[in-house]
This record gives sequence, C-alpha cells and structure tokens, in this order.
Amino acid sequence: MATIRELARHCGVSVATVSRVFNTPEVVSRATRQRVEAAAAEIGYLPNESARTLATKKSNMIGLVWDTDHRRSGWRHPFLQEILVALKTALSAHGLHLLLLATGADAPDRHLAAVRRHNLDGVVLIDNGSRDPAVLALADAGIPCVALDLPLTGPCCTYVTSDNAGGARQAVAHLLHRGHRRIATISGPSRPGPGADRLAGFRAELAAHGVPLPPDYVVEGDYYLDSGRAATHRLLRLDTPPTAVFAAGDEMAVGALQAATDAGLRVPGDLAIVGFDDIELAALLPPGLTTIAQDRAGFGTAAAEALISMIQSSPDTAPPPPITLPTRLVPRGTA
Amino acid sequence: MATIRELARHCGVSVATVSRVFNTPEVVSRATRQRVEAAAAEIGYLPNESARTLATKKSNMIGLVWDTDHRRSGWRHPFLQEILVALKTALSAHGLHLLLLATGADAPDRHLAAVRRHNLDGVVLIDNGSRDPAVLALADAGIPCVALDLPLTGPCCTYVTSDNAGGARQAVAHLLHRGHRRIATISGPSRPGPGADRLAGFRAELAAHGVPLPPDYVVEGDYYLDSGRAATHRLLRLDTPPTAVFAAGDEMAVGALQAATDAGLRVPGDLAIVGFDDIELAALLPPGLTTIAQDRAGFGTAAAEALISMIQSSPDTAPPPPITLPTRLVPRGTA
DNA sequence: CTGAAAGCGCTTACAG
DNA sequence: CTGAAAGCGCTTACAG
Repeated sequence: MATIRELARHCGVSVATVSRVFNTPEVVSRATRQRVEAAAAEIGYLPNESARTLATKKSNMIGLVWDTDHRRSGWRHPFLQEILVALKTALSAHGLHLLLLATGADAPDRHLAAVRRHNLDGVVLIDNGSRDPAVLALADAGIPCVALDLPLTGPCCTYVTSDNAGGARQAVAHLLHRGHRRIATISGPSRPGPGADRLAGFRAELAAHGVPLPPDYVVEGDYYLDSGRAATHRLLRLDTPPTAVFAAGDEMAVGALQAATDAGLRVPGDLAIVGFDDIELAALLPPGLTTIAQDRAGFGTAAAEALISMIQSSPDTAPPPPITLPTRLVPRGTA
Repeated sequence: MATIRELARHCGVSVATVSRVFNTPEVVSRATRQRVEAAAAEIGYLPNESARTLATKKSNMIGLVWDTDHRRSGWRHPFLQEILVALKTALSAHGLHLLLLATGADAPDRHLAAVRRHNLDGVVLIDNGSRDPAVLALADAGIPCVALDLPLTGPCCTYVTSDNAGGARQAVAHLLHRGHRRIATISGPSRPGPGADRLAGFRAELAAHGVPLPPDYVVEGDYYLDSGRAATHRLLRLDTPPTAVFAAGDEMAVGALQAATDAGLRVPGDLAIVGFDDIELAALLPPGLTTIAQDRAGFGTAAAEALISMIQSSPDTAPPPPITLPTRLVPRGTA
C-alpha cells in the first residue's frame, strides 16, 4: 500500500500538496495537480480512511441502528430491502458508507458510544422501539440522525414516515364510495407512530362523513397475520357485524381474508377488506388485496437527504421538519 | 471526548498502560487495571477506532459487497433480511461491524480499493454476478472473503450455498413418490450457481429412478413469476404435457400455479407443483405451495464463521471448503 | 501556489 | 508489570 509520503516523493512535491489535490484540488496549480493525479493512478495510491478520519474527525460513514433483536423472532419489516437499497444509493451519491452497527450489551449509551468511537457523521434508525433509552439518548445528543417510521425528534434529529393518517383516509373513502357504512378497523399497536396515525385517519374520515363508529369496531392487532384473523373473527361475531374492514397492515388483512373464508363469507361481497403496505403478497393472493401503498424508495432517499442537510448545516440550525411521504390506493379484488 | 492521554493522566499511569488494560488486560496488574477501568467509566473514555485502525491495520469491520445495481429494478433476494440479521448477529459476537459499501464507479478494483482504504478485515459478497471483474479481483487478492450463493473461490475465499442439487432431488423424489412419471422443470439461469445445481439434481434423481426426461421438459426461467407462467404455458401445450413440474424458485412456482389455473387445470390433481425457497407467499397462497426450504439463518452464521476462521488463521492456510446447507421439503397443497 | 511542522489518538517493540 | 518513544498516514493552519 503506497502512502501519501511515497506518492509525494514520487512526484517531487510535499505531502501537503498531495493532500490538497485530493481534498481541495481547486487550490493547486493545474500542472502539479495533473502530475500528482497521474502518479497516483500509476502507483495505485489510495488514501487511508482511518488516517483521514483521525485527522478530520469525519468518517464519511453513517451508522445504521437496526434493532434486529426483537422478542418476536421472525419479525420482518414490510420492505426493508427497498429502504436499504434506496438509502445506500442516495448516500453513495455523497460518498457516504453505511455502517451496520453490531448489537452489543444494551447499555443506554451503546449507540452514542458507537458514534463516538467511529466518528460517525450521522445515524439512521430503523425498526427501533420508540421508548428505547439508547435511541432517545442518541436523539438528544445532537448527532445528526433520522428515524424511519418512528416519531423521533431532537436538536439534530428528524424522521420520515408515510402519510399514515392520509392513507387510512384513502382506504375509508374508498370503502365509503363503495357504499359501505359499517366499517371496522384492525389497528396496529397504539403507541405513537404509524399504528396510531392510521387509526386517527380512520376515525377522521368516518367522522368527516358523519358515519358512526361503534367502539367495538376498533380492535387492536400486532401487524401479524394471526392477529388479523382473530380480530376478524371477533368482528364477525358482533350483533351488527361490519360489512368492511380496514386492516392497518397487509398481513393482518390477509388474516382477515382467511377469517372471512373460514366463516363462509364472500370477499368483497359479504366483507370488503383494505390493507396497508402493498406487500408482494397483496398482488398475488386471490382475489388480490386492495391496499394502501407506501413510497418505499422514498423512505431511503428522504432519509438520506435529511441526513445530508443536517450534516452540512451548522450545528445550531433547526433540523428539517418531519417528512411525510404520500400514499396511494391500489384497488384490487378485496374492496 | 476524553482521549487515552487524559485518562492516563487522570489515574497517573502512562498511555501504554491504559492501552494495555484495553487490549491485553492479563498483562497488567490487577490493582492498576481496576484503577484504570474505574477512571475510564468515570470520565466516559471510549477508544477512538480510527486511531486504533491506523495503528493496527485492523478495522474490526467486514465489508458487505451487495450488488443492488441490477439492470432489473425491483429485484429482491428471497430472504436478504434474514441473512443480514444472522450475519450481523454472528459478527457482533466477535465484535465485528458490517460496512455496507457505497457503490461508485464500476472500476474493476472498486471493491479492493474499499478494502484497502478502510482496512477491512474481510468481505462478504451477496447478490453479485459471478463474472463481475470487481468480484473476481477481490477473490484473487487474498482478502478473506465469503460469497453467498455464488461459487467463488480463491486463496482466501470460499462460499456458502444450499444443497441445491440435494434439494432438487428431494422435490423430484416427492413427486415420484406421489406417482408422477412425467415431470418437467422450470430451471433458473444456466450459469454456474444455484440454478445449475438445481437442474443437475433434478436430472440426477430422475435418472436414478430410470425416469426419462424429454428435452422439452426443461425450460429455463429467470426466477420471476412471469417466466414461470410462460414456461408452464409452453409445457402444457406439449403433445405429452407433464403431470408435475418442479420450479427452481417459488416465484416461478406461483407463476406455474397461475398458468395451471388459467388453463382450467386443478392443482395438484391435473398438475402438481413444487417450488424452491419457501418464501412467505408459499404458506399463504391457496392451496399452499409445496416447496424446498433453505436454512436462511444458516447462510449468515456459516458465512460469519468461515470469515472469522479465515481472519484468524495465518495467510498461507487454505480457506475452508465451500459450505453446503441442508434443505428441507415442506409439503403443502400443490404436490 | 507550495512546504515544513505539528497534531489527530492510538499501539507496540524496546528497556528496565 | 510499567514507561518513554517511535510510528501508523493523513490534514491543516502558518509562513512564505
């Protein structure tokens, strides 16, 4: 591995000059710049990132805090892969790498410690609990960070999420348009975040149209299929069962579909179903799940942009406001 | 950020001693070790990884070369998330982080360059083409690396893949056991790798039982649903159509299922179908896709183990032999 | 536009 | 068991 010193000697300039052609090329004369560049290519010089980071305190690395340690194994983000691809692509365009942080002891300062040890330029959080002390410590520390699908704010922290309330309203509006008036929902967990927002949107659209919502038309699920099936069974046993159900996640919607089939009901004739997420399954499962699609790639690119703007702005400027991605109704066979 | 010098002064020892309590604690006296540890906790000292890497040439980071730049967007690995989780977990246990490398210009030395610039301890490759010069350069360079689902070897390079041939044989054996004798296959791309191995296993099991395989019973797909559907349409139009089909991927199997339905055939009565992968869909799509499951987590843990053993062994020792993960037949409704 | 020099925060022989 | 010192490969004021 050639070092900057060797390269400098190789073309008869100082190491400072070599450093400049790599960092502030506009400040060195055309002649020497070209000479250095040619020599660099010739001997295969590559700057050592550790040395740069040590000298500059900037690593050009973004930490990815991904909480894979769920009590419930087999947990899957509906579209993690797309987020990762978009994030990586957008970050790459700015020369930033993504460091997937090892999960160690669960000390409340573990994320912060990783940031400091590695001189990370910023952090993106995904799949984290909203009450995780380690996450909160990060958000409070003034490290540029952006959370995905988690309403987290701080001096230098913002988040991106879909327009969950708006998406739920689209779902309800579609059902209303189809003539339904007895519309139930299988919600996500009630903690702040997408689940709560979808439920709020659900209620709001119904209210806006003066359609009553009996309390037992709202049953909470956990985004998994089984909870959707169980919830639907419960709804169908009501004295006045709903004619339509909005599930706050596609897996739960598939569960609802199964429950309807179990009960000998036709979908959408006897029970209409709308989901949320537009997972791969939605298009393939007969008769096709009507659902609310999210802007998958948007999560990654928006997060990257927010992060980069925070990194580049002075420490005292306010973080960008939370970013809300538009959703889209995808009408298929179930509603 | 406290530095090692401050910590040293804080407890009246040299920086060398402090360094030792963090790196070779067994070599320092119990008394001073405890004094240093207490002081470190007190002032919140965290070693700077860049400085360590600069001094040791080891970064404790593994590069993840993930080729997300597919000509075909929307491409998805059947279980990338599980691989990533298992990989991260296994690597974490050894204090290794995963660096998702930014995709830049496609110079044939780009991966190698990243390894050198960051002093990466090793690399894992996923979703890469087998003929990518940048990948081959990496495998040849003697950098510890392990490829997933890609038969890549080198002085310090091995790979992990499922027992694809064995899995295909399980599929055929199952079909044979069900009484089928006219068994076709929709294969994956014919380049070396899982697709070719599955096809070889398919042929082998048939041959072992003396069951003939007409040439037009083998049609090549690309793992996507549409290719499975198209292939099946073609098979069904044959003078002597098959009674069963083994699709080398679940998406193609789903396509086969759709084609059968299109043609008014009953599954498995008129056409039996076995897939490969056991994607989420397989269990959910009526009547349930019979398929060959892979050891998803095994990919990650095996890769981590192989990598760690290579990193720890001396540079001249041979790499571990390729690792083959067992598969498992999951009988469901389609065969 | 360029160079000499100090400094970034560690590790590791080498002595003792 | 511990310390003084050199070195890892860069960057960046400061002069000129």
